[in-house]
Amino acid sequence: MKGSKFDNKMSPSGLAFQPLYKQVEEHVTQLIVEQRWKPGEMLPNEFQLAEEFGVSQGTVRKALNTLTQSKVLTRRQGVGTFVSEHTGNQALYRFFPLVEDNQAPQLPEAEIIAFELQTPTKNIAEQLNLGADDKVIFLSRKRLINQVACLLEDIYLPEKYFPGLHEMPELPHTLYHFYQLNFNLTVHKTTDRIKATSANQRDAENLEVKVGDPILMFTRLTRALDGKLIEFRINHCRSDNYHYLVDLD
Amino acid sequence: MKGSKFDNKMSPSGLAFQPLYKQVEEHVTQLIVEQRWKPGEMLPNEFQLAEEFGVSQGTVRKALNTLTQSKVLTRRQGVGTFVSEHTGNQALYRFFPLVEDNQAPQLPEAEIIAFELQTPTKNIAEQLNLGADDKVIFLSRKRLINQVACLLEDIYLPEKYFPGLHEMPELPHTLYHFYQLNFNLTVHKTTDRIKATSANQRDAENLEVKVGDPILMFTRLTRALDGKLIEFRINHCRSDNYHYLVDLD
DNA sequence: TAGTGGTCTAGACCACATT
DNA sequence: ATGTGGTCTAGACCACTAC
Repeated sequence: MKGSKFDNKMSPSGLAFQPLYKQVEEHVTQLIVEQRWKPGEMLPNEFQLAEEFGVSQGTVRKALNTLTQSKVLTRRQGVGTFVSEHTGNQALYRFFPLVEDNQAPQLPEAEIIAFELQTPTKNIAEQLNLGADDKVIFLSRKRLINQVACLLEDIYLPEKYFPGLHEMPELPHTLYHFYQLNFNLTVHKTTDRIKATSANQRDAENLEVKVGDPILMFTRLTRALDGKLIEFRINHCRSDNYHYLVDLD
Repeated sequence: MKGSKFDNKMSPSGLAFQPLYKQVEEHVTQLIVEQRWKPGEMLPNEFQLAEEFGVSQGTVRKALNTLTQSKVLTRRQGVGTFVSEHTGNQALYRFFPLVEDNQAPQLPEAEIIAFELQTPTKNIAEQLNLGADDKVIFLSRKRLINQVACLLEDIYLPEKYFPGLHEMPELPHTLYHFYQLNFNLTVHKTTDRIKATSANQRDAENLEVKVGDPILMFTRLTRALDGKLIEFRINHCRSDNYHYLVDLD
């Protein structure tokens, strides 16, 4: 059995050459997007995948390790290789940057304020790269750490990627895990843009600060595993006792 | 010649076992800290290093690739492996997160406002983990993008790590490269904590905003290659036309 | 042409978790 | 005892750069 799924040679057209391990990496990602393996499930071992793809075990290994670094997979010695699930504290902290001053990071509770289907404003449609007829689901939440409100989230989701979401009666706190379980959308990358602004009446009511107090505002664009833009958020945060934490290396 | 610099066995005491590639990685880092190779210089090739360390070429390769990912080394096919230098636009953008709205990222100019040796406040000394007798060099700068002030930096440097700095007549814009060249301190990691606040008189004068306007404030703790805390900054930024950009993945 | 890093393979052995 | 990923090695060949 010598059949290889992949090409190891420069294609005759001018297409970019990709090394085998890169092709394996993209193929495995594609198989996850197509749900051959679902979040939490175990993949076949390195030798089985190597045979299926027609490459050596070492090449599969390199691809799987790269995907582990980018948090698409989780590997456990003596156990197996698994599709990462957006559950467990580690995965949840990953995209929640707000921390109470002089405290360890902590996950907030969520309280829903609004939840409805909308026609997007021009700005929202542009940010999410929507067509003229696309609708968005608008979800507004208040987040609390130790029962104190710290964050007001306005979330815009393209309805086409979340069919039926606006008719669901209950939503869990951990939205990113919910996207993954119910809509096969795994959050992969986010871009936050942070500014300072003054609290308006709505901010003041929800965050228990005074109108005019300086607060943090940040927008977030979220991309799924396959690169689709799946979420736009506008966040307002108290910043008297909380800060946005960034580690660069 | 079979002598290995490293141990491949669990040490009899309870010390943590480290795989060979990890030992090589730490040893190479240590050699850079000790200036066996300076920033910009080329290392011996993989086989020469393998012989020197008494391991195989593949093991050296794994260590060098990891150090390349963490930006300590730069590898160029057909050329060699080099100690990274904090120069070149890429390296400079790496730690400057402020971007003008709707513009491509751009590097700011710097204008020095203050520069003197100080006894640190209790807060500064705690942040930098200083002893009772340690002094700090205080440097205040105004940063401008397209000739417009956007950022006011108050920088605190432990004098013990920057001997003679406070007597130098000229400082370049690119401080991190300057630390590396003159004090053998390579910036490796930073932690920023971002808040919103209101402009005071000093902020207003330097950033050309009104007293009371909401502005971004962020502190930065900086660590060198060997893990030493080498810098604490308190930054104030205009945020009307600028934002702090964070990409998570 | 020579020297470098990049890719790919094959195989031995170790460490860890589960049964 | 079995099966998994983790480490380490050795060697062949390719791609890029410089001289």
